Amino acid sequence: MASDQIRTRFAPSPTGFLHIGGARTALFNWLYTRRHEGTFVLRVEDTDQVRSTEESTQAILDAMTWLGLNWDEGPYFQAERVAIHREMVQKLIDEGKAYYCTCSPSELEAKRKKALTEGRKPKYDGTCRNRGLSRSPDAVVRFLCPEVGVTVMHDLIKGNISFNNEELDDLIIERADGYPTYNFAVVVDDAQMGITHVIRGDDHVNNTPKQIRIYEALGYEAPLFGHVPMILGSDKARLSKRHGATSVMAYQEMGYLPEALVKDLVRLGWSHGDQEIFTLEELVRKFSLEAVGKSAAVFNPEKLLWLNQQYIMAYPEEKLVEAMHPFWEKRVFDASNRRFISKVTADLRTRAKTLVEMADASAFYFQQEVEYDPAAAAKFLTPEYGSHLEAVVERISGIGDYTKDGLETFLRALAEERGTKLKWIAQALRVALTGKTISPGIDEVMVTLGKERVIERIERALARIGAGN
RNA sequence: GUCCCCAUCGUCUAGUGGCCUAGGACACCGGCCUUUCACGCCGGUAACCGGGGUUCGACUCCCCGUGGGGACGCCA
Repeated sequence: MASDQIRTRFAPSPTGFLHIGGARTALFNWLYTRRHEGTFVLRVEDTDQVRSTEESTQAILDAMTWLGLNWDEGPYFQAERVAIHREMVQKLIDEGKAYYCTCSPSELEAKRKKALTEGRKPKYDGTCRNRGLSRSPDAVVRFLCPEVGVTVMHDLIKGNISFNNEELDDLIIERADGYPTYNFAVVVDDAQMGITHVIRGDDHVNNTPKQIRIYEALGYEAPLFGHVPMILGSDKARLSKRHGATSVMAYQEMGYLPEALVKDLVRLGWSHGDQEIFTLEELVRKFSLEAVGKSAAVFNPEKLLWLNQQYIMAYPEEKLVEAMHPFWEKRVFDASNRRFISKVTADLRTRAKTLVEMADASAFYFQQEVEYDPAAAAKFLTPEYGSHLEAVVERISGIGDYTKDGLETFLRALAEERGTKLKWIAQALRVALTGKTISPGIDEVMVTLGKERVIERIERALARIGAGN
């Protein structure tokens, strides 16, 4: 098959936000498609008229966009294609490959429960299979599945998997409301959209043989399948809200960079030797389904956090500042001075694991009057340290070289002159300028704040010491 | 219960019969650097689920067991 003919799709159902697991599936599809220069189709599977919402559709599209997973076609909406689905259902009925069924949901449910308690597989018992029923208001359509033989799936990730056809059952392909069910619509749409590779979650493995039978009944050639293993939570149970944030956009709100999430997700199940850090281009070049593991992976938020920190450190300044704006705005910090915030981010980028942390840590740069941490003030805003601070204000206006290096030289000389260690002067200054004992390098802080504000803040600290508290 | 899948450090993983005294990364623990905190650097603890085979030789192949996950909807 020529690689330029590869067509893949991501087919979320709009019944919630884009989940970490869904995002990884989308990512694998995207990487595989870009790697082979194919076409990536986005199709929204909204045939569940009750649960599908437009907000969810938008949320999923937003998350895809944020992650950088652009699609080449779509989004197509499955519900808009019901006429086609019905036509195909009719075709199967006409050919005797599907039939109407009037078993009620409640009696089916009762039979299911009974089978389960009796230790049998809860499959449809075929009550209506040979009744020759015709269309009626609450009749559904069932697909006539062969009961003998074996259906094998050639999975690009898991290898060959075979199923005894007796395990399959006469699944419903059209509901009473006239809408197709998943297993049917997905086959019709994938076939008609020319999808060549279906890359989806592991949880679809058992649906595949049924779908293969439907492809066959409809006279379509089945695509190639690749089932990617699930993502589990720390207790090895399927990842859910219990394990923390699972929505992609929640990570944006928590101050994660899309690149970090993407790189974390890709390594969950896929690897390339010992390599840990990849550029997007490398990922596209090196990605392959053969290198995707077969076993489920536990999502590790700490590794994502580390990756996020790595990306914050390496991010181009322009992009970092842009990503930071919403977080500053939320805190009502005036981030309009480009030169200033550029220095702020430079000071903080090695000290923040998330943009939220960075925004919080940057507070003192923006505040008119710093808030003193009580313990820090108690220890360093004392007459003894105050004398160091006085010495600093006295000389500071005379410093010609007001730069990081110049200030460091100045402070070291001052410490020596006053017979103390630099760290004591630095800590006192730190509290006076930032309110805390933890901050970026004191010389960096002084440069970023600027001479005027440094003097103001030292004087305010001095006043506080003078007032005796 | 039935069917399907999976199984290397706590976690993500490398490993495709000898290169394994099992490698990397996160986390953790030491140390260095140092004006605090980070960053960075150096070092350490830590794993082949169990039992049978096959083979001169199994982490690697086969079988059984155990454990985990998934599926069994007029959800997708």
